[in-house]
Amino acid sequence: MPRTSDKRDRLLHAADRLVLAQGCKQTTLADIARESGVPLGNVYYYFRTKHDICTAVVDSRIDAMRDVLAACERSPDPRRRLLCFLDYPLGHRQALREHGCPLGSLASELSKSGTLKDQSARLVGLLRNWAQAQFEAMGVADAPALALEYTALLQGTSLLAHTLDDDSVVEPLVSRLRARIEAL
Amino acid sequence: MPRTSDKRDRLLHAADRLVLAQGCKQTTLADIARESGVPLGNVYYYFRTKHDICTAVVDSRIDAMRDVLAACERSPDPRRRLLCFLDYPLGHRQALREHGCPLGSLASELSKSGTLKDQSARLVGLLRNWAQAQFEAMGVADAPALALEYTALLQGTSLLAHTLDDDSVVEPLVSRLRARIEAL
DNA sequence: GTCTATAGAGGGATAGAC
DNA sequence: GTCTATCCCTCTATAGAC
Repeated sequence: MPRTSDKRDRLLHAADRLVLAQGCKQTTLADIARESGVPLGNVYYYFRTKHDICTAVVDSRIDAMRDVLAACERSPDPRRRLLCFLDYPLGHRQALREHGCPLGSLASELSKSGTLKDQSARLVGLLRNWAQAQFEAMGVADAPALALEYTALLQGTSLLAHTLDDDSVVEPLVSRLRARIEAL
Repeated sequence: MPRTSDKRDRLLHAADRLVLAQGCKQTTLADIARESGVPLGNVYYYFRTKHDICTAVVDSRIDAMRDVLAACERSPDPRRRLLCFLDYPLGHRQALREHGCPLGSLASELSKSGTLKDQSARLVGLLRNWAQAQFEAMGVADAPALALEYTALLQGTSLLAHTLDDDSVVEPLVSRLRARIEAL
C-alpha cells in the first residue's frame, strides 16, 4: 500500500472532486475509478476500503486549508491575518455556491455517517482553532466567542450560498464581518 | 394514495426522525418500515417512491418551522419577534448538537442530491425571508443584509454545535446575536 | 387495504490470471 | 503491480395472494 504514487494521487484527486460535488455517500468507487482512469479492481491496491478513501479526502482537505491559513500567517498582525483569510470565501464564492465549503459541507455530511463521524470535528475545528489563536494574539477579551462567531458566520455564509444556489449572498456577509473585525 | 391516515402519519413521523438522525440517503425504506411498524411492501401504498417520502419530510419540516415562526409573530414588535425566535436554538441546543438544524442540515444534504436539489432552497429560504420581513418592519436600513447575517449565524451555530459535537457553543453565539439586535 | 415474497439494479469488495 | 470477472449484499420497487 504505497502512501504516494501517480495513480494514488489521481485516485485521491478524483475522489476529492467527486466528493465535493456529490458527497461521500453518493460517490461510488466506480465513479472514482472512471474519473481517474484507474480500473475499478485496481483501486483496492491503493486504498483498502472506501472508508480509507474518505479519510484520505478529509486529510487532503485539511492540508489544503492549512496551506491557505499559512499564507495568511505571513502577515505579522493577527487582525490582518483574520482579514486576509476573508479573501478566500470572497474569491471562491462561485465555488461556494456550487459545492459549499470544502470543510463545512463535508463535515456536515460526515457528522451523520456513523463510521466517519469523528472526522467531522477535525475539519471545522481547524478553522475555529486558528481563528481563536488570532483573536488571542490580538489580546481582545472573549477571544473564544469571537472565534466561534467568525467561524459560524463563514460556515453559515457557505451554507446559504450553496443551498440557496446564490453567490450574491457572500459579499454582503463577508463585508459586514470584515467591518466588525476592523472595528475591534 | 390517501393524503392523511394513521399509517401514513406513522411512516412520515418515522421518516422524519430517521432522516434527522441519519440523513436521507442513509435512511432506507426498511428502516422507516421497521421504525413505524408498517410492513415494507405496504409503504408503497402511502408513498409511491422514496423521493416522495423525502419531499414529504421537507414539507413537514417547513410546516413545523412555520408554526415556530407563527408563535413568535404573536408579538407586535418585529424586534421582539427576532429575539423570540432565538429561544428556539437556545432551548434545543442538545438536539442541535445531536442532529444539527432540522432545516439546514437537511438542506445541506439535499443540495448535493441531484433529484432533490430544488427542495433545498425552500428550507433555508423560509427563515431568511421571515427574518427579512422582520427587519423591514423595523424600518432599518440594509434589512436584506441583516436578514442574511441573522440566518447565516444561526445556521453556522447549528453546524458548529453538530460537527463539533458540543452544545456549549450555542449560548455565546446566540447571546452575541441577541445583543446586536437589541442594539439596533 | 394489507402483506409476503421476490425481482432487479447498484455498489463494495475479492479472486486470481497476467 | 495491474486488471477482468464476479461474488454477495443491500436497497428500491413490484407482483400478486389474501
